[in-house]
Amino acid sequence: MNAQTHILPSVPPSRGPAIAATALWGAAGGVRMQLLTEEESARLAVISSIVRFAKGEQIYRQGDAAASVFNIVRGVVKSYRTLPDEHEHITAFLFPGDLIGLMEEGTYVNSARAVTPVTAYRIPAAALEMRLQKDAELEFHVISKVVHDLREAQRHAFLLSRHRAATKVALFLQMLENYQISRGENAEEIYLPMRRSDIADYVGMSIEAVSRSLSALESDGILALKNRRHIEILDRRGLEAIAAQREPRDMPARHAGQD
Amino acid sequence: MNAQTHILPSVPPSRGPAIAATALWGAAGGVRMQLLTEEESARLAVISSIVRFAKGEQIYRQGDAAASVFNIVRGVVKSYRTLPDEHEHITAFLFPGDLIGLMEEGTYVNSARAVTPVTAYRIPAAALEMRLQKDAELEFHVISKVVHDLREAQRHAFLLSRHRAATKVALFLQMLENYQISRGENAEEIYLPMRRSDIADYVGMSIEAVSRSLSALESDGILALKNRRHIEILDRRGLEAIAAQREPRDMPARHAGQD
DNA sequence: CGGTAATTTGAGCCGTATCAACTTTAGTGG
DNA sequence: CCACTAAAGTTGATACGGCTCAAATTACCG
Repeated sequence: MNAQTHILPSVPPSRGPAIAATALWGAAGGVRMQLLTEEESARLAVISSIVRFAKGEQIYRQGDAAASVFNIVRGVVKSYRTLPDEHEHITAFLFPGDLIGLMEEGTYVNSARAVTPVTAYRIPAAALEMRLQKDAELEFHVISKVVHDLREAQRHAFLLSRHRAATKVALFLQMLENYQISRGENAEEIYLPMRRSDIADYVGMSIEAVSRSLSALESDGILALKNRRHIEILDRRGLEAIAAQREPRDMPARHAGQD
Repeated sequence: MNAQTHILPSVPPSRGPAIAATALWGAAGGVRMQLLTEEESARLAVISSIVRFAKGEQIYRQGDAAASVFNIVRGVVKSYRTLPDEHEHITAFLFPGDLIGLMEEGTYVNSARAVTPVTAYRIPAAALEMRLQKDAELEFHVISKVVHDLREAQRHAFLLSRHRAATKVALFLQMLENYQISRGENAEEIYLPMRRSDIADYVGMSIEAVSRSLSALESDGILALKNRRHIEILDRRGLEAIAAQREPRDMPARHAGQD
């Protein structure tokens, strides 16, 4: 079924931008595929430039004139909105193969900041639009990517609609794990490139609640906090159960029933 | 018999599918523009068919083979996911000019159901893909629409990340009002085509909390519940203030006193 | 190897989910 | 047109989870 499970490196040997997403059609088991052909990548490379951002560096701000779209090559980016009371809501974490620079009426909708050191292609929006107008196939690949991001945003909303803290954290961990798997990386342990406060701003909880949830999951033997950035899942079944539960009262916990 | 015996309201004069979204470039003050040209609409009409759904009727289910995309002409649709414990999470409410039928690997990601009687174009996915491959401009319009939906999904997640019940309801009402305004409809009062339970499943609260929030907003003189489906905003400034507030404690306004 | 930020842990309070009773609306048939 | 019934919505009482404030602990950077 999935012939590409082995060998295929997470970063394709292309010379230019690379966009990854799950397909619209055809079952691929949820694997993120490389959407661009060598040729498309090369053509985009012509209008792109490589840019680097230090950890914590601002990439753009909400409301800025949206001059460029970025294609992440290496590192992790957070897309977020700042509220009047300076609180932060994180829209998404973005990884290699992702596009950032969502715009509306010529300005960026969100802000973006490097969570780790980041390498990316900067693609001028105007040049990209011109290319798209000429290349229906490339355009279709971009549609596939945006649709992919739409599904992700819906999953995020779904996560946020959950009420139990542990459930949200469990869903978040599963999300990160799926990222790693879909990119063919080691899935022995989950890597958390972001700070606890970033997790909190993504799952819509306080930092303390995130910390407590992780601690609780650890003392329940469901996962091991190897260090602040690395987590190992010990009881995947248990994690799934917590990710699936809806309300506090539902907690029967023991699915080893006999009737 | 058929309710369309009288004049059609805000439906554009086109003979085929119509897709509305805010633009990627150029400031239009947040107005949803008709994206398709007459010609594009006509070409899509060739591969489409009109379908109708009764109020409450299922349009498709998550996991079904995704054969078609739908373009709403009239009525309101809810897109939702059902959880194992049969609880419902609503992904989006969709209106005329919207597309539904989000798919991944050949199957629908969500379920869809008519909230009111619905008229829509059914566009076979395969035919649509073929058309897109041949028509870069049409494709660009579709990208614009999907990007629009992505922003909406992010706003939904933002709404869900809020903690105060009244804040979520206020944001929801603003969202509905913006829909009406962007579609050029009467904005004197907000029309709620959906049930309280649908609102609850969209904002991630209990039905009771939705009801209480609305009652509270009314007794604060911020809005008037004309009937179950129609709300008038009396104090827009006050509604904005509630939509913007973050945490319980931030709430001054409590006339100090005895009671 | 300090100094500081990040994270964890603790205590108390508040808001919302839950359970439950009640009121209103809509739908149906006489 | 009205009576009847079920569904939708509102209102009340209570419990508990997570937020806030506060302090202790750990990791990180120069």
